[in-house]
Amino acid sequence: MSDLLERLRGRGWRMTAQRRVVAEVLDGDHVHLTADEVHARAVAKLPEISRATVYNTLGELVSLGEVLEVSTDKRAKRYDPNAHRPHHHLVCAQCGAIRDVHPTGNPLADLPDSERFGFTVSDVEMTYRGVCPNCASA
Amino acid sequence: MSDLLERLRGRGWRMTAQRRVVAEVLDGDHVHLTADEVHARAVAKLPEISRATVYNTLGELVSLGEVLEVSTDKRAKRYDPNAHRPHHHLVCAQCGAIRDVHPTGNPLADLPDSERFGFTVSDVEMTYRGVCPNCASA
DNA sequence: ATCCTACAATAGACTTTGTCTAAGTCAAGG
DNA sequence: CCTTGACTTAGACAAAGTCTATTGTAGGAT
Repeated sequence: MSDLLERLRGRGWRMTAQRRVVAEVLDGDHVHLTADEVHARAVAKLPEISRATVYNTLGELVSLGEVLEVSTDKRAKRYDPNAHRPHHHLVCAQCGAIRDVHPTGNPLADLPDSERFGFTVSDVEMTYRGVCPNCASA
Repeated sequence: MSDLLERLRGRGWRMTAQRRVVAEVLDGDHVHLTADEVHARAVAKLPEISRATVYNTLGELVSLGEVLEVSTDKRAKRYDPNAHRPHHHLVCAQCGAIRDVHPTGNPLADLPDSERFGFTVSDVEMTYRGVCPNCASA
C-alpha cells in the first residue's frame, strides 16, 4: 500500500492533499473502514476536507481496483485496501471486527452445473461469521 | 412456507391482517424482495398498511428465523423466505437477478486454524457472481 | 357476547448513508 | 507565473431505515 501514491501518479492521477490523506488513512492490514470513518480520520489530518471528496476519492480508488468495497454488516459499505491478494472475510457477529482470511479449496468448482441456472459464474465472495476471542471472553 | 402462519400462531404470535399480508407476499421460491418491494406488494392487498409495520414485521420474522436477511447488492437489504434449507446465492452482476444455490463441499472445513484468529467460526455465507442467460444474450 | 388490556399499527419526524450540483480553488504543463 | 480543466467544497437532496407518541385491535377474561 505504501506505493499506492506512486501507482496513482503513474496512472495520471492529479495529486492533491485530500487524496493523499484518504490514501494514508486506508493504509494497513485488516483495515475495513466505513466512508464515515475514513472521513473522520481524514478530517483529523486535514480539517477542511469535505465528505463529498472522501466519497469521490473512495469511488475512484475502487474503480482503479486499488481498494475493494465490502459489505459485511448490513449497514454502511466498508473499504478494504488489500485489493492485491484475493481474500475473504471473517466477521465477529457481536462486535463487528473483521479479519482478512484465505480459505483453501476452490468454491467455484463446488457449484455444479445444475445449480448455475445458465449463468456464467465468474466470482465468489465468502463471509465467515463467528465470535472473536475478545467477545468470547467477555 | 404455506404453513408459516400456523407456525407463527403456535409461537404465540398475535395474528393481524397486516402480518398475514406480509407473510403472503414473501411466499415462494427464489423470492428476494427489498423492504420497499414488500411494502408495495402489501399495500396492493391492504392499502392502509404502513411502512413501519412492514419493517417491524420483517424484523420479527428474521428474529424468529422464518426469513433471512441477505444483502447481495450494496443497497437495500433483501428478505428471503427460504430459511429452512441452508443455501447460498447466485447474483447477476448486470440485472441483479438472484437464485438460491446449493454448492457441494464444506467451506467451513476450508478455513485452516491459522486463518481463524482465535474466532469461534459458526457459519459462512457465499455469494456467487456472474451474468445470467438473459443479460448474456442481450 | 362484551369488555379489557397488552400488544400491534399508524403517521410522520428523524437518522444514517450516500449522491448531486453550482461555484470556487488549485496542480501541473506551457 | 498563467491558464485551464480537473478537483474540492458546502449544502441540498435522496434512499433506506428507525423511533415515538398516539390510536386501534386480537384474544383472553368475564
